[in-house]
Amino acid sequence: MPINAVKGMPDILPVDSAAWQQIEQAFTETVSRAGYGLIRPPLLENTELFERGVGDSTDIVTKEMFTIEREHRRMTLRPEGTAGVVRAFIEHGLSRRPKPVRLAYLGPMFRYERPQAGRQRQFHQAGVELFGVDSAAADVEVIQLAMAVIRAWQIPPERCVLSVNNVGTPEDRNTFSEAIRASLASFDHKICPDCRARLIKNPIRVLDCKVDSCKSLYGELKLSEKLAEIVADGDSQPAFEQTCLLLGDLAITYTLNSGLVRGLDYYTRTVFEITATSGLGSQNAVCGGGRYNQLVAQLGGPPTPAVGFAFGLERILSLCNEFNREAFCLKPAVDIFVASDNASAALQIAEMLRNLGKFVTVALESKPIGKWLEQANKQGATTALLQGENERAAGAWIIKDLQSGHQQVYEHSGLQHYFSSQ
RNA sequence: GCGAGUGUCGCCAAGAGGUCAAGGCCCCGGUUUGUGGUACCGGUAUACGUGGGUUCGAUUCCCAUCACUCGCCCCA
Repeated sequence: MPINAVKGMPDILPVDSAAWQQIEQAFTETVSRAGYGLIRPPLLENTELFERGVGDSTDIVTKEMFTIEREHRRMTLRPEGTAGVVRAFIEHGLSRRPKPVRLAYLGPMFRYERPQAGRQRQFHQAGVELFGVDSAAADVEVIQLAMAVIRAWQIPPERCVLSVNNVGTPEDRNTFSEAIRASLASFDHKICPDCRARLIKNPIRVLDCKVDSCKSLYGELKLSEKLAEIVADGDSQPAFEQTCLLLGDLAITYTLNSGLVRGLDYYTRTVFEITATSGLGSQNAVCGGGRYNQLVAQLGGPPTPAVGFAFGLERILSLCNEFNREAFCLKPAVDIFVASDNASAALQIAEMLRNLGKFVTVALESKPIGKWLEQANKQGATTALLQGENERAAGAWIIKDLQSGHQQVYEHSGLQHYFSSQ
């Protein structure tokens, strides 16, 4: 019985890993240029971190976590990156570093969902978090950076749209929550069970409901307009308006979407989302982010404003594949193919050439020269370095250019000089 | 959790209720035993997801099951 991969946990094979490397490298280069340092938190955290950080009424926490239990400790494979970064920020005293503290991360996340196009149980995110500054400029730096990353991936700008919204202060949200409870009090029987639960734990999330009957009811009751009104009168509005102004100054186009409520509880004020205009089906959100001014304090750190985003890399990869396939062509992985009946000579030469920075593979079996060349060709080598019986007796090697077919015989002692000038 | 679709060699892919289940790619060998890429010839493989049922006979029909894919939901 063969053993298969766990559902939703795909292998990334060598043919795809070049593209992955480029995507990851473009990300880290872009964010590094903006002063973000890479942090690599563990994949496993105490479950409580996500319950408190992401929010224990969110779908992520209530039904999507991979949790294991050992010696009465519950630990969970990270379903997102922010909570772990914030935990590390607090734990290592990064809050005492000069502000702002800029961090970036990259790696696999785990959510127990039903796999489909653009959604796996193990997937990869790349994101940044900016700590310690509450200004609109900080919001905009992060959004600007997200757009720069998209450019670095060479995704055409018209392929993506940016939506922003103000979800208000915690006080706004409390006011709104009470308003929702009041408006829906008499509709208890008309709303879906999920919404009934939301009403108790986190009423603002009813705006996220996709059930038609709920949507139309909330539409009639003008719930999202109500949120917008409360927020517009609240303390966060001036800064949010400033954020919009700055986006305008930078010629970053966006749409205001008052229905944009992120699925994680920690957001305050500015939230944003970048969606692909086509090509990804229903899983079209490629980036989500926003401000979370309460989270650090909520996880036991000193009150610290923060803002960040995360990209879903599988979705980015499929956009890049669609529009920029050549950019991800695997360059020939092999420069030089070394073959000799004398294995130790071949292995030594290969080592020498690798030390010169060449990509080198070795023939591991004695074969006729024609077979070696065939093998070299199949591996995509550009040069073959061969030593058959004759050359071996003479202490020489054949250097053959596999494109032109030209070849020359070189003394063993001349090889290093020859290849170091290539 | 709910709905739909698909399951034939490593990959792609024909097929039909009944002799050996096409073909292509890949891989291996040969023509060319020390010179590759093209061409031609040949070869390898426990391939009809699994379990039942109908039938003289099923890979083909039916049922169930599993896996994968897609959609809902949710999110990146």
